[in-house]
Amino acid sequence: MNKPLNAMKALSDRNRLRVVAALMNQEELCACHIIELLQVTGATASRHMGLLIRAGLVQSRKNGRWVHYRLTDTFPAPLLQWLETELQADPGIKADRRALAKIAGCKL
Amino acid sequence: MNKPLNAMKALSDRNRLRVVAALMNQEELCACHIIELLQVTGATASRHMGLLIRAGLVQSRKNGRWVHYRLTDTFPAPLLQWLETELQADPGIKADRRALAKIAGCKL
DNA sequence: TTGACGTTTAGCTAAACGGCTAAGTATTAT
DNA sequence: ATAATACTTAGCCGTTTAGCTAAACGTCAA
Repeated sequence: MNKPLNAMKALSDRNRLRVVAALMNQEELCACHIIELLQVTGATASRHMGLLIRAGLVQSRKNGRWVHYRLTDTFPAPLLQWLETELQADPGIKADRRALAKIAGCKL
Repeated sequence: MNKPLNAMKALSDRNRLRVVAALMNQEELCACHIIELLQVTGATASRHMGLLIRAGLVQSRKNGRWVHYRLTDTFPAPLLQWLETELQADPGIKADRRALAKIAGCKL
């Protein structure tokens, strides 16, 4: 029962849900994007992403000094589908999308 | 974003996941069944069920002194489907099913 | 090689959470 | 009416968690 439990724990935080929602629209996000989006320190963002990774929901790719995150291809499809329908119209998530569009971010 | 967030929070606890899994096979469970299954005090079981109810995942029906719980008909279907596939084969959940079969429970 | 930059790890604090006991509410049985 | 039963609420306690700062790590530029 640990796999679904860890997935649920990973998704039971507002900021982590925001990141997942962002990754549903963005394919890939650099750590600095996430820091900017959530308005938290790098350390905090790193811990959140580590949790999502350990839950198997997100994978990271290191490119030079930068780390890029994306949803894993094993992200449970029903879960993804449900989150999409629930979050697509959410005002907070829509605001995040607008914010992300404005974040120039690590060219690389 | 509160609806999915609260659902995730409600499902991010091992004992609450166990109850939901049980309700996927059982239609309805009395509070005393849940107490027996989880091996916790009535107070603890009650708080867990209250959380699931407030998240909109479970509804309760009072019959005399007894309270019966069931999944709501608005329980997000993709979520339910995913949990079913994940939990069906889980050893802990299977043990719970065997345990529940042995629990005679409030005849009523 | 040295320094700067992006990210992670370690360690702290405050808040949230899961468990308990005890007290309260509601309903049935005597 | 009184007592017993089934559950909920309130309050306490130890653990976990999300945030921070500071230090470490790894990579690129000078």
